Amino acid sequence: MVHQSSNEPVPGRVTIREIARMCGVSVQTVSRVINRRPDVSPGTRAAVEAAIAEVGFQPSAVARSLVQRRSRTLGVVAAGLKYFGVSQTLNGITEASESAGYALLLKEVDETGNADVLPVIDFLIAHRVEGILFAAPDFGTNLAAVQAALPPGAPPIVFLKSEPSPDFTTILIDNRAGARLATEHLVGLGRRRIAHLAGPLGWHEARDRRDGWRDALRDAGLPPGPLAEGNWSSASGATGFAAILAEDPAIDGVFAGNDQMALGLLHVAHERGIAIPGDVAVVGFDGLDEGEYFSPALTTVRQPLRELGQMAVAELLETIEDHGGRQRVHALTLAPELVVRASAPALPRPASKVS
Amino acid sequence: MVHQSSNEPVPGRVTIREIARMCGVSVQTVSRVINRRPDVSPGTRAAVEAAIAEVGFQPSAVARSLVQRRSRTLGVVAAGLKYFGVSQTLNGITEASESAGYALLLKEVDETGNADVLPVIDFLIAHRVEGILFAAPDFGTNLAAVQAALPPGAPPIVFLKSEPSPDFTTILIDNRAGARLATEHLVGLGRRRIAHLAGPLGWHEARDRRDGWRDALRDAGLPPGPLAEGNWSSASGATGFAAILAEDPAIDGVFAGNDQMALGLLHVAHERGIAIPGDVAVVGFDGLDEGEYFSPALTTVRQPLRELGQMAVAELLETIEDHGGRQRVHALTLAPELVVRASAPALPRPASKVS
DNA sequence: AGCGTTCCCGATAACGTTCACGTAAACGCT
DNA sequence: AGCGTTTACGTGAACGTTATCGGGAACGCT
Repeated sequence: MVHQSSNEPVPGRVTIREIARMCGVSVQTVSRVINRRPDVSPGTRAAVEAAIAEVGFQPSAVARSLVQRRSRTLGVVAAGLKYFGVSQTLNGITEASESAGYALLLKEVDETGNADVLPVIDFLIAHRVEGILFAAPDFGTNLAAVQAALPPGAPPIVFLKSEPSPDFTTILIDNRAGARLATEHLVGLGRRRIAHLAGPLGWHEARDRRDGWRDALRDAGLPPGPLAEGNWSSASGATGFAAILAEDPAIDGVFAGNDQMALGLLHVAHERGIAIPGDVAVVGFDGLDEGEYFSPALTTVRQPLRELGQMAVAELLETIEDHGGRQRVHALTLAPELVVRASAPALPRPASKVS
Repeated sequence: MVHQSSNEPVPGRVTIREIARMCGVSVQTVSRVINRRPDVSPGTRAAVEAAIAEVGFQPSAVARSLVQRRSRTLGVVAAGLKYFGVSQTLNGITEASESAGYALLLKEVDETGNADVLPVIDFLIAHRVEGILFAAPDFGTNLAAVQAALPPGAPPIVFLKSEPSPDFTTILIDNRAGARLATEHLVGLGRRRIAHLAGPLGWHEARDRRDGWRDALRDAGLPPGPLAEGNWSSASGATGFAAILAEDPAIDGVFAGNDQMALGLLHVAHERGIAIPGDVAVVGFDGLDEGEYFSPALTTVRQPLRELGQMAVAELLETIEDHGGRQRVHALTLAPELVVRASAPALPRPASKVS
């Protein structure tokens, strides 16, 4: 019926050969024009360009990839796009790869990290990506398994926000240092019973933040306060804080593993009439813009997430373009930064009422 | 020198021909095994599979795309990945395309929408994507320009969150209805001077929400309250609310264009001792999980953003697979839903103190 | 005039698959 | 025995580019 497409409803796409025929030149000449090569006379160049514009011809990147054995494409495997951190990082990745003229093939994997990611890697290899950005969080031994089982002939790969590895390039934010920053700030405020509202401890990042908190307390000669494990959500922050209070009602400081959990904490504090920072000073982690408008405004540790994505791309491109795609090992670390706001202000022991 | 790669530093990748040679069969047979076609004897199939596994061969999706003239790839053009809405939608998109076996080519464009998106479309066409998901927000006439200038031979395209068009498929959330829901809820609470904290009115979504607010007030026989225009950020919500108060200090309800601006509003209210919802009832828009932990918990309008992404993919795939990629026009609309919480509770005129 | 360059341009062979054929053997049936 | 059908495989020819090589024309120089 309608399928009787004898003439040209979908004209089989216009090809370089068609353009060549239109202009009475060889395909090679058209190819030269497309690739802005110098050895074409101004006249024919103009003619070819006109023909291209007229029919709206776009050279097939697929064919080009095949013959050049270069896809100019990077693979991204991400998990938890809905999280602030991941989407921010992806933002940096798109930006950097865009300006380098690389395309991005995006794969999202199960956020729980249980699904096997090897098929995903295989998929990217099948698509002949020239590098892989592994931005799925690092839970348990999963990532080590990936690294061990990486198929032969895999392109260079950089692991974002995962533990440094002797065999692979990693790039991360120094969560431990960030946690220290946060905790030491609380200590500097004169707080002595400092609890931690941790992220899911299956996550590498959550463990590092906890360790930074513990180390800072140890170095200050303080015992670790109560610890509650959440799942990054505000809801878990609320219940976690309740648990902390149950364990030690006299705490005077909390370091929260991320800003969203800190929000849950603030909510509970508000409900129970606990003054922040009067009774309890609070520091979060992430650096959400919204934190400034929590009540009270949240002191937090800002992560350079966009830069993380950009640097990961830069690292990958350098490997690809300057080192022939030969895997090399770097361990890059970015430093987070403390942002002081009302929930743990600069002055030690402020009055209970916020001015 | 080093280029004298006579043996195999980068072995030029193993190809289907190599597998065929290993097994003493033709390439065609290998191809048949790869594609799980029936007409291969169990014996040779096993042999070929063994060879494939041994060398870790992955058939080139690039070559396959070329010969089949099918890339099994969808293009996504997104803007403002850092926004909750966009990343949530992208989440739905990845999920749906993943399970349909399609790859995703991601392009992010300038969030301000000023950059020309046509080169981006061309890029996707060059990569022979089979469909395009246009998830960049719709500011001003930009989108109409895109639609008008769409190159010939463009694949089917669906516009997410943009105005319905007579020529293109669009899928959106009924912002007007959502805004009505919010405003009518405030009216039902007995509020009479209801202001609106709008998003940037260059955005289609912001305009629709404003219009819904205005219509609901008109239908209720109420005059529109003051309106302030923000930029979706909490900061702009704070300054916008201040402006609204300056214009009419006696307002008793605010409909905010998104939850983040509502947060800024709550912050200002808290600073100035304005009781929420006692003095002013507040409804937001988006349905952030965090809204439940604002102080007070935020009544809001939840958008089915993930579903939006999923449906967009479904629509596109149906066009591709059942209609030969022939562009067809649908205008799909998803309904948002009111989530009642403390900032504008179910009971009319609650006491000023939250229980 | 002879010769080396430079400037344009074309022919042919890849790149790694799949598709449309063809075919030989084995099988079933009358 | 003859003939159609099925099963299992192989043979070219695509797909749409770019790389490599080569060659003729025009130019400059001695």
